[in-house]
Amino acid sequence: MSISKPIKPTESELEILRILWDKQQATVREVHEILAEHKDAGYTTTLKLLQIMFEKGLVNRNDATKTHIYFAAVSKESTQQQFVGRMIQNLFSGSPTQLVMQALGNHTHSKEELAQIQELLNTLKKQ
Amino acid sequence: MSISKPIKPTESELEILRILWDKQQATVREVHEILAEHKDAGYTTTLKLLQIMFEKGLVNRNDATKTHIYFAAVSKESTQQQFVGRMIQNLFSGSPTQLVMQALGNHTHSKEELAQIQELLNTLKKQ
DNA sequence: AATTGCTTACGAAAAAAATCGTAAGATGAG
DNA sequence: CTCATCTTACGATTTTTTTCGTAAGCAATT
Repeated sequence: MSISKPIKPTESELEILRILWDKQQATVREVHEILAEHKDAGYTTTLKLLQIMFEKGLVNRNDATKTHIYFAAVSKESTQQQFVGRMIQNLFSGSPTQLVMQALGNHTHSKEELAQIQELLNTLKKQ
Repeated sequence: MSISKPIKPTESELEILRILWDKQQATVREVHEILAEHKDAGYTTTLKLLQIMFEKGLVNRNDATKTHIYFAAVSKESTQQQFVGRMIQNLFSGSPTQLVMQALGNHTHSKEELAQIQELLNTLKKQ
């Protein structure tokens, strides 16, 4: 089996993936309705986008029914990893630590969240 | 004074900004030469890109001399912040903590770097 | 002064991404 | 059955981004 290099979703594709990750699955109309809350574009635009994403392998669909049902074909985790890695290269001179410092220091985290981070940090230090 | 919404550099523009941040300043040729190590595009392509970036206000230039000298007009820090913020929204459901966990857990950090993160974490916990 | 080599400016082409219009088929209500 | 509505498919247009070709100016060398 060949490991095909991951397709990089565009900005709009990412918006759609977000919806699918959240809802697990959705019809074009459902995706469109959610999209339309913040953005304004026609129904066929959303449809076309989903069709293109299908061709690229970013989503799958069940077309047994007339109204097709779409779901993400790439995981949220791997996509996060892909983008975080790219960002580390592009903006943080390849240093993951710098990104951590930035995300940690320039954004707010609750007490619980800080504890959660501490826990992970402890695990890492023991290695 | 109005706070104009920050211009989002495109992928190629980011590559150039990286070079300018690193060298402080550079001529078109210098930028192009560095770019050409990894990418292959003509000299005028780089020139045009810098000219567009100048119009957008992403870079400034000194054109007192015939050979113009360019330097970044946006800081590395603010650009990092812009992109990290966008990524948190787009991919981490608005949770900075999730991004920290991802960048911390899925990438390697040296002992010293972990200590550095611990230090920042301590500061945050005291607040 | 002419040639060579480097520079900028700038329009335009090429490529990539996003948007939309229209046709055609299915479904359900009247 | 017929009409209205909703669906997909798909070509085409528009917009954005990237790339390049060409002209013109300047300076050093011959």
